Amino acid sequence: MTVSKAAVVDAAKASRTVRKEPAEEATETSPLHLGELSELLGYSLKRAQLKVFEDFLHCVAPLQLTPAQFSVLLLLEKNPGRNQTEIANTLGILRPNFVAMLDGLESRDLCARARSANDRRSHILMLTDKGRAVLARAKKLVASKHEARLNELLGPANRAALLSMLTKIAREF
Amino acid sequence: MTVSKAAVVDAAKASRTVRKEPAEEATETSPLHLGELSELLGYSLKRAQLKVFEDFLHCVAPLQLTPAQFSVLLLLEKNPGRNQTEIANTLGILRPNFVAMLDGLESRDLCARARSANDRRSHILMLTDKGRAVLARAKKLVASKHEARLNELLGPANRAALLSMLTKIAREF
DNA sequence: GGTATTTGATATAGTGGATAACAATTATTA
DNA sequence: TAATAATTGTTATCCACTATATCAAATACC
Repeated sequence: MTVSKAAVVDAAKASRTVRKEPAEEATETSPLHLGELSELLGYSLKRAQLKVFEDFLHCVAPLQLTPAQFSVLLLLEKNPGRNQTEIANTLGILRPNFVAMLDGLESRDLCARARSANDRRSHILMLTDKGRAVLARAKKLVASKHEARLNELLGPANRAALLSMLTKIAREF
Repeated sequence: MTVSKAAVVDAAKASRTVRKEPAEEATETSPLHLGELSELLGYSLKRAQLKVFEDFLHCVAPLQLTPAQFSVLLLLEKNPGRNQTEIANTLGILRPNFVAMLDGLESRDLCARARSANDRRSHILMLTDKGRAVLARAKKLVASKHEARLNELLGPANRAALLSMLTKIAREF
């Protein structure tokens, strides 16, 4: 009955797990007016992004992969033999921060560093067999649970239009 | 206020300020294949959000307002007399983290805390005159520089459709 | 051969987000 | 009414992510 506006997270959880804890009342005050906030593209963009990432984490939880880690694995699969700088750059990750990230993936035996024959400074990156297997499972989870849910909410045409505009902003803005 | 110099940032600057620094060469290797990354909605969502926030920062830089601060001022304007918990909750900010944020705004005399008469625990929040003035100027900058640029890139109809879908995801996903 | 650049790495700092706990105050209820 | 629970603002603290400077090793450039 009481619409809990307390936490966005709770609303999300409730949407897939109906729970009826009476303690979740949260003093019923009149809802606030967003005003021009609802016309601010950046605001909706941020809120939507948090929701999507949260759902991604949830869907791929059994594999313990973050969106960033998933993007690295995807990139390694399609671009074998690249070094850390190249992978990090195309993902917008700074090289210093990419080191710890790779350490994590490598310690889980999902990818491996190998010294390049041409340039002994750089590390060639590649997926391990386990990395390929985990990535394959992750793809299935993302497609069947995560993206499918977005498709259901927006419809295929709208989803495509949304993706197109977001890509345009990301590239040309 | 730190105008970062990451790769993404440089690309953005280049899009509005054509510069020809020969040092910006960056070893010309063949571009990497994004693969299914370009079909991942969350990925484009995140990259687009970073771009939009970056441009917001740039457009409203003379007023030294972050997107989060701007959203607080907007909310205070449309909802005078609310307390910290209410404002923080509707913005998805946790109360502990909202304290320092308010400290910053209050120290700049953009808003003020006042003890409530009914409930002496809570602080009633309101814009100061300076806060109203700064907000008015910020709105003009955002509309004329930031949102106008998005409109120019997408077109009014597409922009409206994008906002609609993002809002839907933020609320219903 | 000497200088500059690149690569991976380390250290470090800043920021945003999250939880636990606390005093003061208010609400509940026994 | 007295005792207990809940709420508010706050502090402290932790974690994740981001950003910069710097380094040694290796390579590229004159």
